[in-house]
Amino acid sequence: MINKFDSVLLAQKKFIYHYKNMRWAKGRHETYLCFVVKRRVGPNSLSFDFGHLRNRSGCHVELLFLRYLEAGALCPGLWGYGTPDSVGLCYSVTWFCSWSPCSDCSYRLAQFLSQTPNLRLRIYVSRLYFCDLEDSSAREGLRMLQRAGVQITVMNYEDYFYCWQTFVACRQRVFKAWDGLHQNSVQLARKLKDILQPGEAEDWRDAFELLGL
DNA sequence: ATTTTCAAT
Repeated sequence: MINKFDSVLLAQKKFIYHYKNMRWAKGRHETYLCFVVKRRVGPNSLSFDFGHLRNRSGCHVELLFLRYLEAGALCPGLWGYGTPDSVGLCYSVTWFCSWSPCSDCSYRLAQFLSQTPNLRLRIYVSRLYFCDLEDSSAREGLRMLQRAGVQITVMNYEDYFYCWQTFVACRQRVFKAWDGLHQNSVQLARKLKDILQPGEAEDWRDAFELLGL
């Protein structure tokens, strides 16, 4: 279960470098995905697996995660075949990604999830990937994911703190926020809200138009 | 004001 990942825990410097939520995140030509898998059988919900992944050789990290799922590695019995025990088996996956998914990954994730109603996915993101233009396909992809039942959230201080405790070789060192963490998170959360509630933004545009602004 | 982005050299 462990060998397929780089290592179980992420180095402190790596975590900070890749998850820093500054607006100009120069040179981050890698994306990290920290995940927790929980498994529910009947009334019992238990943490089942956790770890982190990094994109590899032209494959976005989300698709790598999907590959593991399809291989039955992370959520065994997800499709109900296999043992009789797997009937009524539910998984919930929470992941924390340094970038939000691109449009293609969003599309493929949504497609995958439509075939696995017993899998719940929650996505936390540190930065928004190619979401500056209002009509960007990445934005549309995020809305598609939302329609597919995925909860998408911008990471805040508590989320970074949790990740530090859970996925990083922190050696009991307490997570120390970088400059602007909170401010950037608030700003990105506002932006994501605009992306996921396009109706409201349009209403504003209409209002401005009516006022001749 | 402008800067970047799951690289490509």
